[in-house]
Amino acid sequence: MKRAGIKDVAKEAGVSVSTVSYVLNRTPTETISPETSRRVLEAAKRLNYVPNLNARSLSSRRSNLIGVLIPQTEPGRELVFSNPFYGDLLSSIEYTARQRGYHLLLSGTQEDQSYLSIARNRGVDGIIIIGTYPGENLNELKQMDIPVVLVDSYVKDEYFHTIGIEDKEGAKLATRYLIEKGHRRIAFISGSIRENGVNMKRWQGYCEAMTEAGLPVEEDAIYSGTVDYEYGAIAAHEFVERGRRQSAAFVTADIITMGVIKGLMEQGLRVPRDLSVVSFDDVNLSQMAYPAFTTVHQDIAEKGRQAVLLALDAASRKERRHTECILPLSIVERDSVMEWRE
Amino acid sequence: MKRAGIKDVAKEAGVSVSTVSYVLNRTPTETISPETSRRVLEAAKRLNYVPNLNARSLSSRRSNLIGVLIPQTEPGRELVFSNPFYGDLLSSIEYTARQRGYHLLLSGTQEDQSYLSIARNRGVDGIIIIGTYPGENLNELKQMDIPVVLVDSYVKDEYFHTIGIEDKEGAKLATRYLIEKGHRRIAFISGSIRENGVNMKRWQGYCEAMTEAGLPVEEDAIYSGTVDYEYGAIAAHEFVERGRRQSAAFVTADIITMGVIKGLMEQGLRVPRDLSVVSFDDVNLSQMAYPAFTTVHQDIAEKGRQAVLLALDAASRKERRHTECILPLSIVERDSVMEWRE
DNA sequence: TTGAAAGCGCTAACAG
DNA sequence: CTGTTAGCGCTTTCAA
Repeated sequence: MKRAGIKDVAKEAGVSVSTVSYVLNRTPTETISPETSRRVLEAAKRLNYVPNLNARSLSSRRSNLIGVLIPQTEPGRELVFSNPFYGDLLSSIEYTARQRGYHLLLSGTQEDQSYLSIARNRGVDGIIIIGTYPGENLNELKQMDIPVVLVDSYVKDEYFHTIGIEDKEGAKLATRYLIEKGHRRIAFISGSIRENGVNMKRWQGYCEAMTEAGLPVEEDAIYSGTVDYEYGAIAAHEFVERGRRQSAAFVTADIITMGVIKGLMEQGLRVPRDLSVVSFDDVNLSQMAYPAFTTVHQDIAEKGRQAVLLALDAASRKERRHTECILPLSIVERDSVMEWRE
Repeated sequence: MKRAGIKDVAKEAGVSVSTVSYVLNRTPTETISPETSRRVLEAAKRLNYVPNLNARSLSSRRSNLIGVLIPQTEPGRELVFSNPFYGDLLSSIEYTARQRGYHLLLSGTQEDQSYLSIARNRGVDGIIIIGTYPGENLNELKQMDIPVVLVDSYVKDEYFHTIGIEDKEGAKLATRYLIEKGHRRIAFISGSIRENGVNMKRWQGYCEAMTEAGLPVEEDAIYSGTVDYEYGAIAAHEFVERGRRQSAAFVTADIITMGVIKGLMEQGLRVPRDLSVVSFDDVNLSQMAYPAFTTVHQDIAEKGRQAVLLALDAASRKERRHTECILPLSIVERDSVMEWRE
């Protein structure tokens, strides 16, 4: 059965295509007589009409599509959403977009891939990019005239809207918390520390908190690998090999913490008995784990929600203007930290 | 800067638009002279040309888009991807699609929502639907002529392609495993048991395994709620209230198991000491948890991969034909089960 | 080997 | 209040 188009509806209702288009789109200047409107609606229903959004966006330049790009910052890892942080975030983005009548165009991207094509290609109304670094790919995007929201990115550019958290402050919060609990030797475990990256900020926060407290930042207390479970386990083993010189650790991502705890257990060690840890993110998972993480809480759902709202808002506004949104952070105390006394 | 279109390229290269289209699409009947071809390519690059995929699909009827629908079977839960199973699955779908040059159009759907519109709307080349039940929504899809792949669904209809697992067998595997370990009273903990649903099959498998072993299926050993962490914890509390009459449990989803373990702990009980549990799915998480789950392993990544391949394969084939793909299951032994002796 | 031209299904001036 | 019509950017016959 050939699907009905707008002109079939027009014929069926005995009106012109534009009339159909008008009633279907509830054009602001609602100048259609109720009677006609009713006839059109009925005809549409009778023919089981569903508009072709491709055609619509071709002529109207609006697609009701939001592109979501998730760069694979960890090379070789194809399973991006297995990181629960992305899952939580995506859930929220999807939900918010859907409530607003938008669909999501989802794509992972290799780091060297052009963001431009995917975006321009599909005529998305806005783009949300998660955790990217400065670079050529981003600059390409400026050629276009669609809003780009950077989530968790330290790209400084008026062109992009950003939404993020105070990573450095969060790290200080975490580190100070440990210090207050009496810990003096505190490990720092994170993914790769890259210029202008989130981990770099957290690293700085850690350093500052240590320094403020008059504590040394020691080379052998630093563990830097990839943001995944596997690395956490590796770090835990390394921790033992290095002689267990710290009583606590600030781990910069919950998913890594999962691995750390596991790696420790494999060696008969326990959190927090043998190592206190404060984590970061507060993904849903971190309350489910055992022990439940004491972690720096960020409102991931809100982050996703704001990202969508920012994009849509910018899309509907004519003048472009830079918006920056920083979400609050707090420590949530659970079971992965013990007081320390020499 | 106005983005270059195909006709800009044509002008720049001094050829016609159709010629440009030919060389850009490497039309099978490659009848373009190398010289012309080169000129076009150069012009395209010079103008930084990126094709408008919307326009392309409007005229060619191919969008290189795959729709992924994830029904919210648990009412009220908006955060679908927070269930790590979906995260793992989606990762694999996204990766496979991307390798093949496809993008994903992602949408959760309320159960009462029409699948039809989203699909038809966007002109997707194929649709993957996760875990749906029979119903009107699905039947609507038949009006279209695009391939639909049902993942983990017991909808029996030649029209749809399906990919799934032997849920009943998996449940038997799990239950028998527990029986072999000496358990006689085995709880069954799952999401809602609906007609033709996955949980129904697992329930049947559980019953059969019990019966085969001459064990009674007892009313008070059954826990049925929702597929989420929270329910797991609830079930654990209920388990205690009911008097801890079982020594083991077959839990039908890893995410629920997370909750069960937690709920038990809250009451000072431990897995497997106080309750052995065999879980189901083997999401990435289940090895990370403590204790690591003994669980029925399914190859989630492969499931996602096959779903995409099935869809693409069907899309490229002219005659429609039904394909059904069942992935193998196995038990992976980890730390959540103890032998039981009276 | 290439070009002209007719759409794909819809929107949005502009007329009437 | 409603209809005509010119595209949106691209593919694809059909001719040349």
